[in-house]
Amino acid sequence: MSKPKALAVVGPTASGKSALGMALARQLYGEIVCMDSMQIYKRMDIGTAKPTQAERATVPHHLVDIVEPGEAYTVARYAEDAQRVMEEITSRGALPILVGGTGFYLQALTQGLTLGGVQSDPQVRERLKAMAQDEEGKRLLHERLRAVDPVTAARLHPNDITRVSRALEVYELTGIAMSAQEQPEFDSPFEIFRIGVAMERSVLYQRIDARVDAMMAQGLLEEVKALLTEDVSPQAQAMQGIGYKELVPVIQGLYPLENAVSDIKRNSRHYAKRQMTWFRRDGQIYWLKPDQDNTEAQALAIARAFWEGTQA
RNA sequence: GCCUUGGUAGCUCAGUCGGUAGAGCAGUAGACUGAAAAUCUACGUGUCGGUGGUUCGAUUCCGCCCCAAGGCA
Repeated sequence: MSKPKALAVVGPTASGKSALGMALARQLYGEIVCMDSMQIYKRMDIGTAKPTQAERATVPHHLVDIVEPGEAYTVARYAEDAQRVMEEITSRGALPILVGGTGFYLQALTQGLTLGGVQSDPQVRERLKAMAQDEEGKRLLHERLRAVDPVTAARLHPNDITRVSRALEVYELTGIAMSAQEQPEFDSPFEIFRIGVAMERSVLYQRIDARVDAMMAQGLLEEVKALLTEDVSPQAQAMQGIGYKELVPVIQGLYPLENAVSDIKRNSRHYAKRQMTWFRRDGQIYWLKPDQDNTEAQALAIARAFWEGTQA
């Protein structure tokens, strides 16, 4: 028996993924599954460019607004949530359409998280991070990893304390080095066809600038203020999102708004660039250039062929 | 009109006691296995404003010119 099918629409921020995803959903009896690490948070609408209520009323959307802004969420949870939702959609005879720019989430869905279910432990994490305050601390932390897991230490830069800490965490929690962990076979239950929006860099950057200005006009500052008022910690994961972390010091009166806005634009460009690096490496994406061809029609044609195509 | 201070990488600036120059940011490329909008790595040639002069050699010193900011009339 062949696997159920799903579509994924990926690309950098502000490239028009959402619109394309919705167009495909309308034509193909699809339902959108959000694949964005920030749109999952409630009350973070403007800064995450979440689909509007009107849009969500037209096309079913899933995994949007599923956690509180103060809550932590992980790739692992996403992989579970997304898989569950996709199964539900499939059971209705509809086509799941993953839309979003979080490449890591797509990877978790398609390749699985092969670390044998080693979870994260906030306490261990906190402790390790505290050790890496200065250059010497970073060096020692890396040194420590080298002692228990030389393979992983070799591929990680001492400055990358997030990954060095994670590797140490895995070892502390299981007694087995990350590089020695068993890698269970993972077979994705879905056949996922990936469509990428490849927008020309300069055009994309202009769109990012325009979108940030639009977000400010829509009241992003008020949105961030409201989150702080309801006691969401500036340290919270949700507050590390672009457009949020830059506005917190503005609200605290520590940083000029004008500078924060240009920081948001710059950080969005950097983010878009990282996304492109990630998706370029994917190797299984069917790229469409919106500035060159009629993306929607073409995307629809290939998506339809995939969706309705008979399997051998 | 005169005086002062500037004019060096896309931007902000450092520097060369005369031997054709380097930081931060921007930008580009890359990594990514339970934080991923996070985290991290690598990459720096540009008529040193223009033009004459001094000099073996000038972006550096001198003259003139242009431009900008400030001051005085």
